[in-house]
Amino acid sequence: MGIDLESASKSPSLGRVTLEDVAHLAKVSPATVSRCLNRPDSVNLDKRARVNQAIQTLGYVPHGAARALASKQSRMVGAVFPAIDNTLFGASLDAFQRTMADADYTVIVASSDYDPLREKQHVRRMLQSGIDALMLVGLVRDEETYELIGAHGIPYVTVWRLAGQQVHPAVGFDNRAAAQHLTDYLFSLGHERIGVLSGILEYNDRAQDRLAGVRDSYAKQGRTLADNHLIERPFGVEQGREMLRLIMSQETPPTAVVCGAEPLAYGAIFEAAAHNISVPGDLSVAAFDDTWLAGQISPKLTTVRTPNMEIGEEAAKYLIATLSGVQPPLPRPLETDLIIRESTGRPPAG
Amino acid sequence: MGIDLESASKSPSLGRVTLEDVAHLAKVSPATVSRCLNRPDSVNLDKRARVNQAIQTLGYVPHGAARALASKQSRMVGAVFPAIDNTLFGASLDAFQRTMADADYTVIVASSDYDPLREKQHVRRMLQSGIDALMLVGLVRDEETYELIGAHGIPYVTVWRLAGQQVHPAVGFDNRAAAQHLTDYLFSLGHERIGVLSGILEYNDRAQDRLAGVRDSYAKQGRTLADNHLIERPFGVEQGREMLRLIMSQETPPTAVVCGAEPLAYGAIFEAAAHNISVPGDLSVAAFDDTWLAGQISPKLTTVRTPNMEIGEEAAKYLIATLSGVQPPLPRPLETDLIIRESTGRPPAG
DNA sequence: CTGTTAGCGCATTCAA
DNA sequence: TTGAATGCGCTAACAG
Repeated sequence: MGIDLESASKSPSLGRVTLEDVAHLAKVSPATVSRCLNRPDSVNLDKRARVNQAIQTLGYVPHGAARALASKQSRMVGAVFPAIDNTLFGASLDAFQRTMADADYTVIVASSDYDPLREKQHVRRMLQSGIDALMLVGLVRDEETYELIGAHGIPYVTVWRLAGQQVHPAVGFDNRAAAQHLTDYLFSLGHERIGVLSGILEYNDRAQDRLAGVRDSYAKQGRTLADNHLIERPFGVEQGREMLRLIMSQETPPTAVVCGAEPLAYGAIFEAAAHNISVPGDLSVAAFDDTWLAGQISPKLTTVRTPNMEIGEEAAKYLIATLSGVQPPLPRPLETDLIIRESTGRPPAG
Repeated sequence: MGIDLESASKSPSLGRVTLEDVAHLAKVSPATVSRCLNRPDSVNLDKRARVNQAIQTLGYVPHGAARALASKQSRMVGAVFPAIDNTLFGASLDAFQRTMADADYTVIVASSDYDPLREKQHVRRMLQSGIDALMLVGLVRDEETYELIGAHGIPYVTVWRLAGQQVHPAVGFDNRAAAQHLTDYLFSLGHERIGVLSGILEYNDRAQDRLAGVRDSYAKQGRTLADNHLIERPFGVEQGREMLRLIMSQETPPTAVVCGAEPLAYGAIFEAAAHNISVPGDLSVAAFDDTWLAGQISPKLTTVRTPNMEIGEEAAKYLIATLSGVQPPLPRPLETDLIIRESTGRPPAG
């Protein structure tokens, strides 16, 4: 082309600064500049210096898309959560993003609203954007979503539960065991009727697992969970209040409730207070998550601490390792802790 | 090259399915396939049908990077928040992401931890990833960050406050006026000593504005905020508790406190309860945000509702409009509402 | 309305 | 170690 119409001192100033501009200024070939960017050690020291100098003065910024096209790597990863406007997934997203940023990955995020179809849409869009890897919550989803991911051949992790029989790599904890443990504790306190205030179970395998755990515990006692002691509503304080009203108006109300998530428990506690139901005097309340509020409200909430941040971080680490070629061992189950505080106690004497 | 070594029925199956594969199968030119994707109306109906059919059977997914390289548009936008693990910014991020997804944009997110340097890093990385537009919180930042954005010539919005004298487009509300209004209300109740429990002010112009608003209100009364009635700590319940202890141990403690954010107020309320300080009997507590908890705890919190979701949504709309060529009018200030509940009242008689 | 021709900016062969 | 050539997959003129 135009053999340096502009004398190699400055770029045409129309359009962005390209690698080629840098090459001109540094008086090396484009290939060398590329090497400086990707494998600096493979370049002569003073050339490298000249290139870096040129990059500096030109304010050169590599063009991600061009890079991705040529190298087949975008250094972008995706993450789809059921929701991102709450502390629970927020903590995970935050940790995920941090860990990825430290490894020089950029993260694309979206929320599915617990809807498999929306999730699929987001996955499709992300795949199209060229993500190198993907994080999803739970195992249950539209089968086509897995197919899409498979067709692109990118690594992925599922989080927030264990892999079970499945073949999908999973970073998470045993919701079922945790729920059983919590319920066992309630039985050990002397409760006989333990209700469940659950989130919507459909498409939410974590919630399903937790319910199963409660049932396991019931089974150990040779009992079964009464149908009218299980209520299901979307996560939210208001719903927690509503569910408490419903469950306490049964002919034989429970003396304890296990809540599928903390907002539900707060709702239950607030509503109980409004009805002069003493917690834990008349009713024990327990939940999952241990978010910032659990240890602050009164009564302080007995809850299962779930490793929210760890999940985000470990999931990111797993993907980073996979992307860098080392096949990491399958992630090991994360720990949960039953944190006993003030909202649970012995059942009322009657 | 190789003139259909494979008879146009199936792609080589090595490597991904490309637009060209689709073109072969549909017996049209690549350009036509491209048109089907981008401006379907400009293509003959039955050709379009053939192409869509081919896309379907081949499972073709466009290659974002290639597309971005050729069209100079990535359909990705960036958003950097000070934090993403809380309800406040989570709600904004959620709305932003939703609105963007509806317009077929993908969003890259990162959190800066209220650190301008981290923010700059994230912006740099995002720019490199090829974002078409960018959302940032507040106006105060490393000058170089603005330069970077300027050099790339992409549109951006700042959120969570007004533009002020600045030239940067802003979607937000008037923190200062809102804080003044809130403080005015407290004065109108008869308070004379109103303390401030603020977040860290450095690099946080929203917090600075709120403090300025409180000072404005003081000025209207011909008074000034006492130095020992202003405390500054990171956002958090624990910090709220600590600040309450500090401020109430002054020789002349305030009879009301304005908290820069809700977690601080919760901390203050919890700690007050622990010290048998009645709210609002002995001390009025007010704050900003009106998150889900404000109307639920007891006493219910008097707070300024801030338009968190609206901000995310409006910011997204503004960027979408700009990207689609129409120069939208500068966003108008969003409304805040003072929501008077139970945590504020007349000062104690003494 | 459709096909042909050129790149977009970079990484990566391959020779040297 | 370095440079020259080639193509990643797609869109955007340009002709027809």
